[in-house]
Amino acid sequence: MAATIRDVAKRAGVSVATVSRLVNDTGRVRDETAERVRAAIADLGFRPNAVGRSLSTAHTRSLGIVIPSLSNPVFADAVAGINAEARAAGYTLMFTSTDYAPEEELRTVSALLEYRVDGLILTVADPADNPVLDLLQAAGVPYVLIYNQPCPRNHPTVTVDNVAAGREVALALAALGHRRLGMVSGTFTASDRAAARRDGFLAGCAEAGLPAPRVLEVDFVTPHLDRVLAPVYGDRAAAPTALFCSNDLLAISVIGALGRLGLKVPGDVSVIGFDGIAVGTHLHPTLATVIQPSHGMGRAATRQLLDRLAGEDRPATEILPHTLRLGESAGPAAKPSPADLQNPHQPIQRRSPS
Amino acid sequence: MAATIRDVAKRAGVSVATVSRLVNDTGRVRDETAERVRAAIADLGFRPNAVGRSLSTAHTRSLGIVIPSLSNPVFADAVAGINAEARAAGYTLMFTSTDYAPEEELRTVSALLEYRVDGLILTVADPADNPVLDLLQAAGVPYVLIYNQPCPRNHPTVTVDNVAAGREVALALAALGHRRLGMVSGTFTASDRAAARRDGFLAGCAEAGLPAPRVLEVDFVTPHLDRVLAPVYGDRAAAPTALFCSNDLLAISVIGALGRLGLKVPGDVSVIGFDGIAVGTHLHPTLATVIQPSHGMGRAATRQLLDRLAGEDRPATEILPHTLRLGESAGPAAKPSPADLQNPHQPIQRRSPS
DNA sequence: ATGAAAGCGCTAACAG
DNA sequence: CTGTTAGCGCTTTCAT
Repeated sequence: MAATIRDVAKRAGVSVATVSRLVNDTGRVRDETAERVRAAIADLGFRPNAVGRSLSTAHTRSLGIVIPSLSNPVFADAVAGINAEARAAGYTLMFTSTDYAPEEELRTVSALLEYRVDGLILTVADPADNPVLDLLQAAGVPYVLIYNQPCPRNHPTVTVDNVAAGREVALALAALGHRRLGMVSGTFTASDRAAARRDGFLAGCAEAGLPAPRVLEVDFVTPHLDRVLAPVYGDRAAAPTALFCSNDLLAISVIGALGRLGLKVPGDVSVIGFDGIAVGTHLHPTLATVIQPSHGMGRAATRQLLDRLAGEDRPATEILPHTLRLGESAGPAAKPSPADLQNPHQPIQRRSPS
Repeated sequence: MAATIRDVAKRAGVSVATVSRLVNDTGRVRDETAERVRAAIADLGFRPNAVGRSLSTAHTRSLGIVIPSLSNPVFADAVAGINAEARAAGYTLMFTSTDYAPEEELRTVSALLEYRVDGLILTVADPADNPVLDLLQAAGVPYVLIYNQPCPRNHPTVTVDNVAAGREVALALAALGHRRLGMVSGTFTASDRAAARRDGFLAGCAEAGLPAPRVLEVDFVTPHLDRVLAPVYGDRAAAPTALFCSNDLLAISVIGALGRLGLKVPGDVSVIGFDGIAVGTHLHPTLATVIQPSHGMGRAATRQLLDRLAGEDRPATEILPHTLRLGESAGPAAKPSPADLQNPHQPIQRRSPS
């Protein structure tokens, strides 16, 4: 079917070695000869077979990428970044998403390993004590985690400081006068970063002298927010006036559910997400969030992996800067009601550090 | 480094052929022998090398996928669908996005061809007279287009009826009492489907007896909507009361720009998009749009490709059903102003079919 | 500057 | 049921 290097060699009247040298620009070949070979290549429409080459060189110039889902723009953006950097370096991507099913992680990584990808970039449910990572170590295939939380095992990782960010959110909300905070998060076992954000959030609350916030854990794939939020907001006086959501997609859903409950954002409840996905800025109100540089994280991870493949010693884990964006969905704690206005003691409860 | 089939054979005291047979479940192997081989495989942590296999079998069990961008959820969803279907069939995905640069299409497809993917799924800028498709035909590699518009060259395609959908949008808007329609679209040369939607839209307008709508073409990657929309809405009396956008992301941006211009959606202007991306339902107002079954399109394309690889004759192009969703962003044409209310002739101008 | 030949890991006849 | 062996397409010494 397709022309092989042998066909080209024959047609050009040279040996396959010469063709190989020309194609890969390895070793000199006389101009005149080169021309003949080039002609033969063009005539035959020869396209070097990467699998033959890979078998021979023992590397594939391909990277494996494993993420939970493409439906979350945060991952899509990271993949876009990976794609950009990989393309520039002449690498191809073998892609898989696990749909948040941890057991798929193993299957999918195994497959990628059979294809002999040169390295992998992945976001796993939990890097601590994860069989997939053991497998990778055993196989001696370089990898870098992205979005995941640095852990004792010290896997190479590109991420943001989720704990610090969570803390900042708490502090910012406190500064806005909120005293009853809450968090709604995807399953912690499916997301170590959500857990880290919660930890920071709790710490920040304590630091601001606020009571421990209510933490609502929901199935991220099919969140029944109405069912979860309704009881909480049954008692408005005790319900959180500000909600921190473990990611933007969830925050958007929460805003919707709140609306169905007759609550205004940010009038009645402030909502702040995490990720900084693009649509957030187009929402009404615009979404308050913690922006992580997803595209840049994808690029950084790729660069690190590529450098390591090139034999360079690279710092294992990179914490990229995040930025808190107080969009319109997060506002000052609800103004005292008209009745309260006659109660001069109300304002006092705003912002009581410790 | 990694154990090879030969290592396993040696350790189990059998020939490589026996190991191969066991691993691929091709041909009988005595239970006792099988057990020895299995043990050897486990001991050595043997993982069959797919590149060796591919070289030998002349197929890779991998699919190439080429799309404009992952930042648009519509493509991300399709890829998710492809991933689901491919995984079920034991295929791996080689992924690339072109970032809407037609010249990247060729580069990227060439790379995929070197890797000898068994087939490709792609969305190109324009399938009519496209060198990439010629290349694919010449190489004899099966492919299916997704989202693209069926064209005379008759490439296998999975899509929706963009023309019909565009027409329905016009009709629906007319039924809502709008008489001055407009369309804002990404570059037509970068998107044959946008062009098709426009064609249908124009036809629908004519059919409803409306004047030809103003068509605003913008660079989709960095749309300067404010600059484009401001002059148009300088003269409110002549400006469109309803805008059809070539895709949801654009519609969302348009709604934002309109807001900055002091226009309310749908009070002053109705906006309707195309794609049916998930966030649309969470917006305020919810986004009116034409829903295409992106995930399903990804699956359908994959299934078709896989079937064809299996030797089945499959109908080349599949038109999947779309559905018009009149979200809150599209409402009745602006109520007559108080002054107009005294003018009984106003209502008459609603819906005059030809 | 160029060629001959030995693999890379695996499959698939073909023999037995 | 199992083993031998000839490739698959390419790179890479090692000669020349």
